[in-house]
Amino acid sequence: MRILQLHCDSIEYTPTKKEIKSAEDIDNPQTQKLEELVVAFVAIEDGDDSSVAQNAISQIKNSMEKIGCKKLLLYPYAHLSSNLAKPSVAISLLKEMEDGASELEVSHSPFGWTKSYKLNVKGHPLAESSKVITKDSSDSKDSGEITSDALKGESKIRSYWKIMSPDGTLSNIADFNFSKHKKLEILAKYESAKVRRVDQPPPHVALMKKMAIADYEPASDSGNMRFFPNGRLIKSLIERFVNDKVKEYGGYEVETPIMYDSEHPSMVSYFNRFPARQYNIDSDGKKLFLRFAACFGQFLMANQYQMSYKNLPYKLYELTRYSFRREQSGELVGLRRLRAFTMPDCHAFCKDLPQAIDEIKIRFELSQNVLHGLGIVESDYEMAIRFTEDFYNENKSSIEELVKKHGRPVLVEMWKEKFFYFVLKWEFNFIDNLGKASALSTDQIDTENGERYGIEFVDEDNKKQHPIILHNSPSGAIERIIYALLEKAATDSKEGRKPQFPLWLAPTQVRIIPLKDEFNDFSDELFEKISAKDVRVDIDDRNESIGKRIREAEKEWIRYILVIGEKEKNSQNLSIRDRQTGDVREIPFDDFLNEIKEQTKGKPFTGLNLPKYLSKRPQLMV
RNA sequence: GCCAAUGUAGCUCAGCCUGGUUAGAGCAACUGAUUUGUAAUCAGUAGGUCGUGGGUUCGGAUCCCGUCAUUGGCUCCA
Repeated sequence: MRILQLHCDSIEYTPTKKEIKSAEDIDNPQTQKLEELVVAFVAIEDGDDSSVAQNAISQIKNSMEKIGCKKLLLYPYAHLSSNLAKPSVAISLLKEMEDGASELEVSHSPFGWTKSYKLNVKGHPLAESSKVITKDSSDSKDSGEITSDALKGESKIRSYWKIMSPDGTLSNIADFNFSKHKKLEILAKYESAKVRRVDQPPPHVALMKKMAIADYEPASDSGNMRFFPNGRLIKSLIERFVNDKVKEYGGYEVETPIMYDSEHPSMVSYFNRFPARQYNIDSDGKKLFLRFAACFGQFLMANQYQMSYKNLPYKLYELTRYSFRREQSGELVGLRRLRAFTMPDCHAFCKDLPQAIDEIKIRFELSQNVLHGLGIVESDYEMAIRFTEDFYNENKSSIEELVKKHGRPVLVEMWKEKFFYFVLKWEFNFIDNLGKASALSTDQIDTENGERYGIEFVDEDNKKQHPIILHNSPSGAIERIIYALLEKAATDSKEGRKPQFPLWLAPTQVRIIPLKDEFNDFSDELFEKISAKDVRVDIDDRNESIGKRIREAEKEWIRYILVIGEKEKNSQNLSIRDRQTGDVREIPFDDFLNEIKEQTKGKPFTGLNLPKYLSKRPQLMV
């Protein structure tokens, strides 16, 4: 017996004429309409008997319980098999199945009739499944869901999941000892077996609001965030840090349009290759789309260069504000997954594969350094690397070298054949404390787009060639970095440590609290002295108790608090309440400044992005 | 996109199941008192078309349907 089972919003069918002599008699062949049901197209095959029918109906009932549906239509459908049972047998087994589901609202469409039908299948993953049930197979084969056309291409990718240790040995996931690599285990299961174990909102969503960083913007589309002054300050510092690092590496910063003509020849072939999820805009007959990465702009730009092999590798860089992807609504979460995001994207045009491989090693270290500088440490992320089997066989030692640089075992996905435009891709995945994995840094070796975009250079033999292109995002989306930092803070807090930002990202680094109004002038002087040294300092001049003002500074994660009273006014030293210890220290001004400078060394600075006086500051309640 | 849960004052939440005076509390805001020594000073005032549209009802925050958003799961993540 073969069954195609569909969870439907509705079905409408009309018996048109008897197809065989032994067709069922029906009173009036009217159009029937049923709603919110499971339709099971059934082909009863030669050799099927009562046990097959019982088995089939119990499997159908099972899966209907899973999807919570109570209405079933059995729809005789000969075209599922070329080895059909005799109609008399078929009709009796069909009725037996119907009887076997009496606790459901069950019916069958007339047997032996030609019918026209219209049906609306729901789109969820369990909506479609096919079953083959035979007499000998006590437990039948359930071939699982039938994938939609859009996914068929993806499911064709045949890949093998492995773990590669720093010494280059490959092991099967099932054989690998994860006891010292818990996060890698999470990533491996997450990616290869799609295991998820979360049942609560990610903590960063509450934090991004409470810390007045970012929030949803109901007047925009989902996944398009607003950033408050604190959030903008943090984001812009991270952006500047990444920009500086990429420039140090040798990327040249450019700016390209955020929208493109989807009918432009180079886009057409790209779109054919990927069923894209993009924002579309119709403008005066032009079909524009919002970029989902900086690739297009940079490739079209590179196309204009007259390049020689002597110029390569040549690196273009852009920090997109924004890249847009119309992710499915159910996939959006806080700052982890957005529809509009800021992405550093650095392409290196290389003359050949050896050069590309040399370059990818340099960018690998760049990415490690960038994450480290942002406060994402090694134990926060796990590496995955994916490549085609051919690439592995020809470049084994280079792959092993990357894994060695990482220094810990990595998750490997090996593709039997090339499906994407790249032959190798690695990424660092942040694992949050709910066990969710999201990619931060990544790099790819792209062997296709040089040709697609007509990018050329002249080689040693005066021949035109297309470069190999590397696509690196040293940090991943900036919003995602903020997500990672907030999730880390939430973990700290859960485990009894004080949550905090790296000092260079703190919206306020030092807070001055004058004990009474009479110390306001002295506090102002101190404010000037400190902010002249490029430190973000503010003054809580509100008429509140000292306890309350300290409590609120604590809640804003402010590292240093200076309470100013008679004692401080008359002393050369400062009394500093250090949030990390909760203790008050008395130290000279210069020592205090040095302590701050030491922690913010090599990081960009920008001034306070809020009113200097707390009394002038509106409360942001989100 | 599919399935489910949630949506009440600026914020956090109670009330909803079992429909019935004027929808409550804490925090924040505002006014006044208080001038404070390291995580919440006291008193008072104001603030809500109960996400939104429709339906049932004499009567809807409360029951039903649609819709939007958020969160979780599935899927996806070039």
